[in-house]
Amino acid sequence: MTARARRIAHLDMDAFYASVELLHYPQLRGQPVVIGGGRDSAPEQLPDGSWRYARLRDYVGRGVITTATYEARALGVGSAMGMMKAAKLAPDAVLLPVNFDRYRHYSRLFKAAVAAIAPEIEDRGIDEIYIDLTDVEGETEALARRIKQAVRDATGLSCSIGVTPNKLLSKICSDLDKPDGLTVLGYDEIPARIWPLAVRKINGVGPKATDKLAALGIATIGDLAAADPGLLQQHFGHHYAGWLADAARGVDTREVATSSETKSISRETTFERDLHARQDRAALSAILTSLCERLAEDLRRKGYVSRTISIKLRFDDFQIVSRNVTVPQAVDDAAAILHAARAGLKRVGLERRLRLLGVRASTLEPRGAAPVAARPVQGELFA
DNA sequence: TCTGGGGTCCTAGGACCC
DNA sequence: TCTGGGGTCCTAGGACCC
Repeated sequence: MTARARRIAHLDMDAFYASVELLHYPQLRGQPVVIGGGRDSAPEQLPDGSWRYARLRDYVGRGVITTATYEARALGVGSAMGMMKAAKLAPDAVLLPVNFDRYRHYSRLFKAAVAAIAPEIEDRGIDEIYIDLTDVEGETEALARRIKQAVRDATGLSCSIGVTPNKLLSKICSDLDKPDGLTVLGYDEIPARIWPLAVRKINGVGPKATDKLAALGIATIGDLAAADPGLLQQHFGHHYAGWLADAARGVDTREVATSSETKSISRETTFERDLHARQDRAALSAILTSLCERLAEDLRRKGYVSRTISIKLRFDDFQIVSRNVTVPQAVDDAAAILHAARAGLKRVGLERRLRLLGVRASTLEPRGAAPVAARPVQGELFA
């Protein structure tokens, strides 16, 4: 029996967080809206029943935009942009706080709707999935349209889909016709449809690689496909150079992974202002304790114990430092996590001001039947 | 008044063991 | 007064993704 040609879809929800919010505030449709910031930007219902929304111009803090409606994007603001900066470009844009519980609800709805048609699904976060359509009956474009309609019926939301022989190409294609897009593409169309695109469109080519490639005169995926393999190896190493060359030619044999194990769980927070280990000791201690408590809750809720506790610091100059502490007995309680976190902190010089503190648990094991012994809290750092 | 929070994967070096 | 490889575990940093 010969293997069937693969049909892999990538489905990406359109401006997901913002679109979910518009379901709840339909009167905002057509306006520039951005999602980000804390609870203080929550809309306020007035006595007459109408809503008063926060505006981007009123925002003060260090938050970034998580998602923006297409109307807001037209003003030049978008994901990952600092909100203070965005406020200069779009001061009148409505600002709504992030509401993850709401997004998780709609995420479950759209994934269930897809699964009813095509069960081989790889989760890629809250708003996107890969789907293996190879063994699903039906002509490809009709099938993709059915899936889009099922998502719309289940959620009221639109999505964009790319269908190609592999994940790499499908991920590129789902972005070509956004929003509410559908792009079906075969290998023979790579030169015409893929090669003109910027190398940055390849999932796995980020800002650093893009800059390095640009310095070599490689701007498009076609440039990359035509590049001398020796030159790529010289600048990117054997492994990544080989991957780049394959990617440019649309070669990707990865399977759609329908399950995966959690590798790490973490909590981190950026302070409202930079803090100093000495002057702001009490505040830092309270933050560290809170992070460890929340991490312990996460571990227990998900049923894991951890043998490696890491701390992460971001200094005022944005330099990141981390320290790992491997414990002899896997832990999942706040006191033991805090103990390990302090041991890690003692190995870092704390002269400079800090802007972020984080705690991570890795080397995870499923929690067994036996409860894990709690350790007494001790040590004086941040105590 | 730049630049969040939660993840994965890769590299490279050292310790330690056989 | 020289010096093997292979394997595992661990640490720290960095690129990248959603």
